[in-house]
Amino acid sequence: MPELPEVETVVRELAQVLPGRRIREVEVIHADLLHEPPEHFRRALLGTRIQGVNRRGKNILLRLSGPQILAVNLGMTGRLLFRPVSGASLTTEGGDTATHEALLFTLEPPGVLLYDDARRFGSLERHHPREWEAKSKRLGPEPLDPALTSADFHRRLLRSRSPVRSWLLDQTRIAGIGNIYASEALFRSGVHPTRPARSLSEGESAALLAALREVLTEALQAGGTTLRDYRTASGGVGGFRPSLRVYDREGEPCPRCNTPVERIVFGNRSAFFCPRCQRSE
DNA sequence: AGTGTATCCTGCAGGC
DNA sequence: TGCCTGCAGGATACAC
Repeated sequence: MPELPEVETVVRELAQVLPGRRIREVEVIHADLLHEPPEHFRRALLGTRIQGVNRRGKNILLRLSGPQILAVNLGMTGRLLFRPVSGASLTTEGGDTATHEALLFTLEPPGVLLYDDARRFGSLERHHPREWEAKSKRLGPEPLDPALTSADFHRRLLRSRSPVRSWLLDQTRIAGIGNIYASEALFRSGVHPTRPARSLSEGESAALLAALREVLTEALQAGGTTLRDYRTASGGVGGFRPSLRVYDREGEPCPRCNTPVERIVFGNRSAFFCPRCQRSE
């Protein structure tokens, strides 16, 4: 589910409410989301203070006293929900938002941070800051970082002969892009998803970077795309779905030329594109 | 270096 | 209604 705009939306909400709160209790309901024994995880977090909330790629980063970093990856169906109250009202308030509770953090001043994840593909990992730094260096650049120039972007594309859609999904090449925005940016820039990354001209790669920035920014303004599971930290839905031009629109007319949108599968994922606007040669 | 495939897990839509 | 198949915003590990 959650790609850069969705994760950024959650981070911005959490950054308003979490800093300054202390973790008073940790309840691990589904230990398979952790990479350490649940009791170890719990003890390491008890009493720590949340100092800041950031994002790197699709990871939500809680900066904690200690210091340590809690890196939360939402996988496909994860939700990180905050309620300024504690206890029972969490499940009643907000209706269906908390349906698959996996971890519960009780905070002080009073509040509850809930990690909910139907498929449990997500993860919560504790790191020492410098350990996280090392991990972060293995991720590609942030697409919205102005320091990433189109010349840099093109140079990176030239290093790979894999299909450009697969390249976009590879977090070590560029961070934060997922299946929705890969299809959308390729459509907007007129690039066919199976084109080898290194086959893109300078002009095409500049257009692709511009399209990525455009679609990510627009989606962020809408609070992300809710297909099914994604919720903001306060339980809201993202409003970008109606603005998707090709993703999940197989058979519908291309908004530019009316040719039916096609779906192909490679790399185990669907890619949606217009066969006329995005030529493969 | 690449691709294709499988895996983790649950829920839902669609076909019959 | 029920059963079955396919599919889903991600990440990773494996064999070729």
